[in-house]
Amino acid sequence: MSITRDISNDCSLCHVKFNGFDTLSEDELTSFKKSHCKVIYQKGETIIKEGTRCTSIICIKKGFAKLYINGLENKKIIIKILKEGDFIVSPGLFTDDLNHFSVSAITEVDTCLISIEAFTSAFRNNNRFAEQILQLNHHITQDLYNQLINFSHKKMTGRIASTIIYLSEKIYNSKNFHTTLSRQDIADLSSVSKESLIRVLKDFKESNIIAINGNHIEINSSKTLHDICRVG
Amino acid sequence: MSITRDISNDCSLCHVKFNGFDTLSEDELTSFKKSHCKVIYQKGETIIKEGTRCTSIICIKKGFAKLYINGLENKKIIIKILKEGDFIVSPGLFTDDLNHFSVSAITEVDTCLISIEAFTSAFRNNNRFAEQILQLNHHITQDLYNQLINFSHKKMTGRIASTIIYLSEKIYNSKNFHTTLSRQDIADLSSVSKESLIRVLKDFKESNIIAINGNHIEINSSKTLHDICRVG
DNA sequence: GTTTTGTATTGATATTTGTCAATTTTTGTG
DNA sequence: CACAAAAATTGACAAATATCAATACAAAAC
Repeated sequence: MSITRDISNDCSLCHVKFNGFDTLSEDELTSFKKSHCKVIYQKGETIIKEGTRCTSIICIKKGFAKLYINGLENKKIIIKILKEGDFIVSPGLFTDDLNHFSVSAITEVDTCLISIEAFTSAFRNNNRFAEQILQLNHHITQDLYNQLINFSHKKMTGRIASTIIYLSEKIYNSKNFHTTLSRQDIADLSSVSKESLIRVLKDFKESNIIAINGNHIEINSSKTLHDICRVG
Repeated sequence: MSITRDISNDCSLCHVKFNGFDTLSEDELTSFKKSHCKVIYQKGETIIKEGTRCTSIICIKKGFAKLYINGLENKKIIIKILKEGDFIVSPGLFTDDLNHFSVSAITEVDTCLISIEAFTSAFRNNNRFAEQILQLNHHITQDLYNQLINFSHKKMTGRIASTIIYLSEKIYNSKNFHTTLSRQDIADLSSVSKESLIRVLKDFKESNIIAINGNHIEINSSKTLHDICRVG
């Protein structure tokens, strides 16, 4: 999942970190390019709304978005943060054609939408591509298993440590990052209440594990954070 | 996912509730049959061990098994109960070739093991089959989303009500069933401690929502149970 | 620049849930 | 059958966590 490839001539930023695109034939690429449309979303805008019909595969070309599901009492669970190079296939594909999650922009987001038809056709006619898609799905399943363990076996501190590590290592690639996620968002990633999140962050700060100032977070002791995360 | 089909001549019970098998060509079916082997597991035996290499696709021909992941401190999360007609593809396929969950028999279980090679070959050469596999995966993802909501937004009573409904409606197909799951197993399905599970079951019994006697459970008020499940 | 609105923070408190220890019941085995 | 081992149950208690209300702060609108 590291090789990138342009799937469009007229939008040079359309890189997607997905090996699968390398398997596409010229014809398939052309059909992707033909079907594609380039859309920019502003911070806060909804890109995908849970419950609507899924009509496109979405590639994130630039910016960050949150992928979340609506749970009980208007509460949300943020499953993951999407960033440049991410590629979203709704689990409604080949099932009920519905979107099972929402996606909304947490910065300005440039996207590239590819029609389900072009995608489906590539999936059906190109077995290497299909294999890559199944691989992607299997990674998603593995991530969800880890999420289940996080949520059911770890205490708040462990879940929050896990979220901070995720943001640092997987999303912002730095021990020192600025985030556009609100405290509520970070809480929704960690499955805790906003108030509890704030208290735990304060603890981490007072123990010098992290430094936090508004939306700027710096990890001082990565090891301690990993320990908290591992033990729960 | 309702049509069944024999994938073997010499084991007439080998039915799998999976449309995908209908898409197999005669050649593909033959190769499945050639590669397959029929194995019977006793109650308590491990069918798949998390962390081992995945070498087969497993079909459950008869009996019940639990599919679970190992979490922290020797605790487990039971993801689902498998029964006749179920069909298990490890998420290690096309990724790291490892099993990411364990499966163990909770009754005597008859299985039919199909080699990864035969399966992979069918996946690559038969796009209708590949589509059905992706569909299956998307259903699994949807189930995991629901599991996340259960675990993070519902209280014990809601999670346990959900488990009882699952066992009644999806596994045993009766409001009145005998289970071979232990109390610990039911707790691991619901993400609660064994003691808490017992207390909640007692509450449900005293409120006349269910009748429970050892491993025999009868649902008296399905509606109440669904209400508890929905509200959380 | 002030008002308004939404977000962040803090403290007090109640609820939920797990843990530990003791006891009973069931199951398996010689 | 009798014993041992495992599983189920109960009660008391402690830990974890959410909720509510009040306040502080920051960003956006006028």
